[in-house]
Amino acid sequence: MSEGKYNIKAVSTLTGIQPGTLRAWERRYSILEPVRNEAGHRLYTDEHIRKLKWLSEKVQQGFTISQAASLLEQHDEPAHNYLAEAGPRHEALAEELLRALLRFDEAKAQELINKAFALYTIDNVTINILAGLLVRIGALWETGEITTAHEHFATSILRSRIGMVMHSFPHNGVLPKVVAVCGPNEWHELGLLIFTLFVRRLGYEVVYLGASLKEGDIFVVTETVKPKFLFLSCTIRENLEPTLQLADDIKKQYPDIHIGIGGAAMSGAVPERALQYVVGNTQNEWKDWMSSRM
Amino acid sequence: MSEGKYNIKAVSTLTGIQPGTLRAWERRYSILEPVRNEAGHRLYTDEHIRKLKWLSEKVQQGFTISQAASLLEQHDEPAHNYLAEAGPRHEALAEELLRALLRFDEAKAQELINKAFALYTIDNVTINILAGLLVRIGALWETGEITTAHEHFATSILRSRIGMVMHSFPHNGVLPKVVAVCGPNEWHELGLLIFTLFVRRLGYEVVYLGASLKEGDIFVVTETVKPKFLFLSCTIRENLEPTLQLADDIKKQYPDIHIGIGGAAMSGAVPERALQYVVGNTQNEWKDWMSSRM
DNA sequence: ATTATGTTGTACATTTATTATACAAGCCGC
DNA sequence: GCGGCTTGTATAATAAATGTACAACATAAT
Repeated sequence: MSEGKYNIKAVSTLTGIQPGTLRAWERRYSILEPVRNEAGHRLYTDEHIRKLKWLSEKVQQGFTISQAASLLEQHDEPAHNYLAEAGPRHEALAEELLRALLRFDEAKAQELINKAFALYTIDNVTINILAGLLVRIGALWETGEITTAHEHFATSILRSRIGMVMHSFPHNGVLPKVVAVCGPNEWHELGLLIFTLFVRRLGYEVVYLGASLKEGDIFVVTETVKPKFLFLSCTIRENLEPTLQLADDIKKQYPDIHIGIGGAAMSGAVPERALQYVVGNTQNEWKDWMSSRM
Repeated sequence: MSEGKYNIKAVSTLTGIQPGTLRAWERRYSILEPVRNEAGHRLYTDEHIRKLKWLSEKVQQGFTISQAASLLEQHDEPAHNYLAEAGPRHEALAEELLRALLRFDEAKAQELINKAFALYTIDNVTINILAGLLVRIGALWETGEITTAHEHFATSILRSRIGMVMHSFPHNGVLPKVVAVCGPNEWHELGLLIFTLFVRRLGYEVVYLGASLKEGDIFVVTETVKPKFLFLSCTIRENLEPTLQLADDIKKQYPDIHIGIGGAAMSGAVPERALQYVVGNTQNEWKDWMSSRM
């Protein structure tokens, strides 16, 4: 997995920005630093393409390039905070956040979340802290250790913050589109949400549909969106069979769509015909799965 | 958010006012003072855009600019005044937003929402545009004009943005706490959400619990939060009796809590014993209800 | 070797700002 | 109707930002 892929010509045609302009932007505003190959030629990544698309969109809207650049810098700040990666501290913070949520103290909870975003990377906070707490709260609720009230309140705040992050990633047209939806009769969206977050973070435009749809609706979506990837989530064993059936049906009608199925029901032993749909359980597996199909 | 964003060109296209005119207004009437960047260029905020929109609307109606300016200066409560009229333009925006949502075009949808926040007040956008669309989408779904997929997708985005706004209001620590929850067997949270938004806007700290809780959980919440106000939402007639029962039970155990019940089931003829809980249907009624019990 | 595509500088034209002043069209009081 | 005021727009002089072009050279591929 090499870092840079696109040369300046490719970037120019992809983004519609002249090569000279690209170099000028790089020289004048510190928003781009493509790596160089042995010959000193610029090599841009997907991340760069997205930034450029976003910038050129802002310029189209009437902003000057310098304004757009400074907007991007603000927007980006938290992401570049590599300072205190991992470490035990962020578990203490999650612990404190959980306590605040369980005593319905929203002010404190929001303060802690803000602190988390200041200290750790976006991925870390959203996936490990926020989504992690969603999982824990779900478990606490199922075992009856907390009430539905605790669960509703905490879930609302956590999901709202995750949504804020998710919807504020600059996603733009270069990369193919993705649809994420729960399998038939599936109501647990959490795993799918985390997955969606991850895929968005990579820059894909994800149409997140959440809990399961009525029979046939998924075809309307694929017809409208024309995605390259479709992800189904299946957590309960009994639902695996209809989910596979659905995947097969879609595959038949839209052979070009890459279909993946994730969730607890896909772990362990699965039927032969399910193997082609396995995406894996870790972020690295997901990443490999995506990039091997690009 | 940041201080100034829009340059004069962007403002001109957003408001339809010529750059020269913008400068003249600034020079002649002290209604605008955009900050300047290092180069001395004007940078306008969302607030400015809204003021200008309002002014230009007044001018369109026949007022002179100096009159409009003094009107603005007189009742200088920025948040509440130039929102009421709104006009037909924001319906066009809502219309366009709906279309974007129904074709799963999130990028366009988010862009339109951002534009809405620039042009109109927070209340207007959240309550009229976003919540308004939630209602319409609910209706479209119930009549079968759109699929569950459309409904899931649009609802997720709209609620996420509403949540962003709701959770970012500062709560005033001095004001008493409020709990908002749906009555027994109630699943329509939308009205409650709008109400919560309104109460938060007044500065109260609201514990929003949403759809109905398991029997008895509400007592855990009141025990923990010790709110001064408790709001129940009841939209279906059949659920009114259990809701009233619940209210009575709470009243018996916590006589100091003011309980209100809202929603469609409380409109029209209601049982005698329900009258004490009526909060009304309009924002003004809500406001009176709250302030009469402070 | 030739061609295509890079690179770094520098230079220049264009666009977009800025201020200050001027002016024509419209409205109002006398 | 006339003079004065308001108000939108136009102009000129100036400055900065920004896109693009060119020269001189380096590398890769055919």
